Amino acid sequence: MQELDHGTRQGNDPIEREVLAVFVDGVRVLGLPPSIGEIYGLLFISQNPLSLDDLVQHLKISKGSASQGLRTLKSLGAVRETKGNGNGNGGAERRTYYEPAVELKRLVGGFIREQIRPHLDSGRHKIKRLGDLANAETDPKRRKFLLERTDRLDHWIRNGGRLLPMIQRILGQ
Amino acid sequence: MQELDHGTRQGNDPIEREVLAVFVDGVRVLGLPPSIGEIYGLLFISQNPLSLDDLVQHLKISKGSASQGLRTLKSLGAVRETKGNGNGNGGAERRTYYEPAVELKRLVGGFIREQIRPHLDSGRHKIKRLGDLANAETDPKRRKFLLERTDRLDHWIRNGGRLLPMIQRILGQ
DNA sequence: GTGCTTGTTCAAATTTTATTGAACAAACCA
DNA sequence: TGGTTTGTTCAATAAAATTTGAACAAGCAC
Repeated sequence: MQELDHGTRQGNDPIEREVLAVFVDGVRVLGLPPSIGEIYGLLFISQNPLSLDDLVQHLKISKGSASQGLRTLKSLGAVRETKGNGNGNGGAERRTYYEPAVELKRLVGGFIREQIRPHLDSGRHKIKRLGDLANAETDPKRRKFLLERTDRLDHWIRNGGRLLPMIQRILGQ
Repeated sequence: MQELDHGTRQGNDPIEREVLAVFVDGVRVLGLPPSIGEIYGLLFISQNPLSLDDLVQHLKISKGSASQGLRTLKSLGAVRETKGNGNGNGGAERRTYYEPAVELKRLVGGFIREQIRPHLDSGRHKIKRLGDLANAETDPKRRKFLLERTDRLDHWIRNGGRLLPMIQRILGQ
């Protein structure tokens, strides 16, 4: 026991530190937790797929955190699973290994699908209900104003909806 | 004293409730705190500009919260100030009133300028440093791999940079 | 000057979100 | 069957972000 490799932990490789910082910052902008940035970042600079346990040991995060982080990344299409001998040693393995999806198109597509679309959709519904409420307003001046504003919201959502496919197309090159 | 208007508080107008919900959700997607969504939402359905104190009383948030929220909204170009008689009663006023900017173009522009660009810029710097580190790697295989990945990050950032003006152009109509 | 109004700042309190860690499930093998 | 490995779930804890509230500043009138 006691063979803690104090020489190869997380923060000791400057490249790794830098990459993790990039991705922790990156996912923060997207509203995702730091652990997800760390996981993706470590996969991103690993030449071989890593197992859940590799992530736990190397990043010193809990198994729970790694598991949940990987789930999110999978749902975003940002990591792929490779069952079996992912460590390249040729032996039969039943453990799951993970590698990053590095195509921007795919990453953006997943993010839009999982994080943007649902909000646009629920927004559409809320705005529809809002239109009904505005129509029920009795004071004509007030009603006119509210309908104008509701209409504007509706345009926003429509524009957003039109924009997303364009973004995907542009990044899809 | 004691003239608390229990009949006209925040949650009692269904339209107001709905609009606030829309904006609280909306700003959450953008990574902004709920109070900001509430403030903008209330301004959005108000036919006259509101003072800081109007916001405090109506939303039942603290003066501090309202002040900070307005500062953020101003920095995003999402609210305009109108000094003086903004309440429409014609009297000379020295209080500041606020009204929402409702042009999508302006809102998106402000958000990009304040929240996206800075991250892209700092990302660019980090990635540049990363390229230097990768170049210093001694193992040729490893160096090749790291340079590939760094290059990919660089492309991501470039694509992002190209995308933003397009988004603004599309929403600018 | 004092007193009143409007608004800002920031440390403390609160609320929300992320992470942990232990219990659990599932798959495999002997 | 029992034992081992791999991974998930979720309540409790830790950490981070937001909100509060009181002190403070600045402007104005008297």
